[in-house]
Amino acid sequence: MVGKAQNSSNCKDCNCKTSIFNYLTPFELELINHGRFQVNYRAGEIIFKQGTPSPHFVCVTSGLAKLYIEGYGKNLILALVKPVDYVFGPGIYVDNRHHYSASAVEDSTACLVDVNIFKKLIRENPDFADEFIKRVSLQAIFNFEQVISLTQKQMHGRIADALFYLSEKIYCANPFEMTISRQDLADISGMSKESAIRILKEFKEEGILTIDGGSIHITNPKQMRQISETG
Amino acid sequence: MVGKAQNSSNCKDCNCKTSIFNYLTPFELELINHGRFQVNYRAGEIIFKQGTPSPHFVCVTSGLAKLYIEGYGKNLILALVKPVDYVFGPGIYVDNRHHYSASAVEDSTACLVDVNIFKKLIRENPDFADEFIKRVSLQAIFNFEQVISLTQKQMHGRIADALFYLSEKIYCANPFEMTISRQDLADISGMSKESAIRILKEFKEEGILTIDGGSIHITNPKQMRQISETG
DNA sequence: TGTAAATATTGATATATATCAATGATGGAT
DNA sequence: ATCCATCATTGATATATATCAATATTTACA
Repeated sequence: MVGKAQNSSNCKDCNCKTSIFNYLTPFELELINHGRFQVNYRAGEIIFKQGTPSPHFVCVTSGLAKLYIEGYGKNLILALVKPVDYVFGPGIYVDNRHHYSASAVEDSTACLVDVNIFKKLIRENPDFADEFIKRVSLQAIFNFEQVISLTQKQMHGRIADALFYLSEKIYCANPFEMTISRQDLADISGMSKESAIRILKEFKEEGILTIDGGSIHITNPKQMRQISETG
Repeated sequence: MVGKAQNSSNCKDCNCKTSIFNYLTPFELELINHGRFQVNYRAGEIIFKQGTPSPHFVCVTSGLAKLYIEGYGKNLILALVKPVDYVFGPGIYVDNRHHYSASAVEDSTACLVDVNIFKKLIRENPDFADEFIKRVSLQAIFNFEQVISLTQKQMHGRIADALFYLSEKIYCANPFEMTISRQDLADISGMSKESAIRILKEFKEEGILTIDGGSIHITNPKQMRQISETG
């Protein structure tokens, strides 16, 4: 499902553009606009795969995507990416390969931008470079928290962290419609699907949350925070 | 233990300088040289602590340091840093705070460079900036591998990974003198000290390695690789 | 609307790993 | 040399978590 950009004539007017683009001049935005692609993905489709070349910078403009490492028999979801956020793998400055895979969780659209244009702008526009490094740094900090959660907390704490992540960072709502699967929740939390389900059930029984179809409501965020912190 | 730089009169002639400094002009190196500090640390001393301000870029010029996150009751060692490598926490572009702690494992010396000078050079010298981003990217890739090892491998695989890391990346020798403690080994591998010791013992009994005092010899690297890969 | 496929749920069981507790070794300071 | 403190080792036990297997539920699609 590939086609020329449709939902806006160019990057300058695109209200989907990620905020680091605010540091670009109109001329620089035009550079990015030139030759970019907009692509549509159905839920489940792979956007790019770990190990393949990464000639593009990917900006998710609608839907929801997941970034995941394909490990030993199971996946670890590093992050969910919603509009308007972008995916900039570390391979671009190293070996031009993707070091994790990305796929659409919901039907999604993304803009693909030639990575060389991006790198050129990094070199030419220090404000843009600073902002980019800041983004990469924020990602690293987030990863640190994630590693600690995964390696030092027990399952309850990890599920609590994942639910906060979904509620606060991804869906930005408290009763939220969970569009990811239980397997995805498990892959975020580094545990088996069955364990994730069981803990969800316990939280429900303890009155910490309610589940209504695909909708999850954290009714006792304070206690859930407690669970997150005590591991 | 703080004193003005001693082991070289300035950064330009310092044969300890980390390779990204190769992208700097003599004038720029002089900028770094001006006002930098060299500090000596005894084994065990803290170089900087998680949560504190990070006004400096730290370059380890002798000895061995560890970077670790202080988590819930235990530490996770992110990396060991040997000469000549540098420590550049992600907080510098975000909140000017350290997001992990660093301490000297062996008696060590380090050069501290004002972070603002560093950031200024990033803005002014695109080659330097590119190289810096590359380093940050390499670090991110390494972290991904680490997370997968920690979350998806069993203890045997994790200890194997840690031993390869020590042998190949840190001590760069096969019978190597292990200057880190068993607790450190456990903190690298995300397990209890007792478990780390037990696995070391098993490896010894299976003839995969020999331990002679503080020296460890991986006598069957092939089998150890196997263990690393089968988790 | 009905049917197959995918996903979710639950229970029973096996096992990897941590914890606790005790003992042994090692290295520095006096 | 001796003592104390730290570190390493070992064993016994508890427990968190995965795995396996069966069933229920939802979703997609003809």
